[in-house]
Amino acid sequence: MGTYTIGELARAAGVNVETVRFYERRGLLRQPERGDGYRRYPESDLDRLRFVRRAKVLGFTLAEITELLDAATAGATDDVVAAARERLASVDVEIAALQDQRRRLEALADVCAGGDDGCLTLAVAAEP
Amino acid sequence: MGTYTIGELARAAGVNVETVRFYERRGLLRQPERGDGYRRYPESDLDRLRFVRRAKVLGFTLAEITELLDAATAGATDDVVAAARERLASVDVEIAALQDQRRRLEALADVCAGGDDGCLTLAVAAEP
DNA sequence: CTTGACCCCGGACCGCAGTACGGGCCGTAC
DNA sequence: GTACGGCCCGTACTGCGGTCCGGGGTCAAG
Repeated sequence: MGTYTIGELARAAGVNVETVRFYERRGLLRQPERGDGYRRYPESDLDRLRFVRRAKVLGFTLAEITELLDAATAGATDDVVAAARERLASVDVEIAALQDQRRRLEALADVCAGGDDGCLTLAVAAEP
Repeated sequence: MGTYTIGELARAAGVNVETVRFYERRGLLRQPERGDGYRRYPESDLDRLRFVRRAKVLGFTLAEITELLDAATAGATDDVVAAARERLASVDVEIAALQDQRRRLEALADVCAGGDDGCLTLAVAAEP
């Protein structure tokens, strides 16, 4: 009760068993107890694993998640907030880059649709 | 005149010499003539290389660029336009994903700043 | 005559986040 | 008894786009 085999843990978190082992190697999950040689995870490890997956959805890298986990288990709310704001800033940068790409692609499609020869070199005049 | 060594070509296009060789292996650049064993690139290969770099800026993968090059050298403007529109569509998907991340991050930062305990699990109530 | 700047090559390595592979153990159900 | 599912392990491979490494050749300047 309240403890999971690796397969159960993986299923509960919606990840692959291999992923759990991989996270363990990476230090994202601690070595669980092993009575009979098999890993036995307490509920808290499921929470931890879910934390990792949620952080992934937010776009954090595994390296960042490692720090985030340390902060969260230490109750350092401030550090979590700081990390979130930092990530927010880089998301904004990424969005801006994609919007620039988008703009260029539209310009290209427009020019090309007009039968312009610049199309074949992907050269599009810069916006004024 | 009008021909470049690999180093000159690389410099002219703003890439690494290794990158030129890598592109050659990938088939993005054709095998140039070699009088004395050294690669000798005509102007057209500089154009080609620049095309590749511009396509990269637009977010195309090297595999896509390979096709794009074929289309462009064949004068198939339509295919180029189609590729641009396709890429445009996936850029939009990427932007939407990032905006979703952004939204979640903001919600997290807000909740955390309020001293909420959900912060330490990265759990944030879904929007209504 | 050595130093430096080019060039040649094949193959290894980077980061990122897993995924797959091959071999072996254990228990249960058929 | 043997097939199946779950677990164990270490290692290698995936995709992407390069980048670096070690070893070797040629030339001109100092």
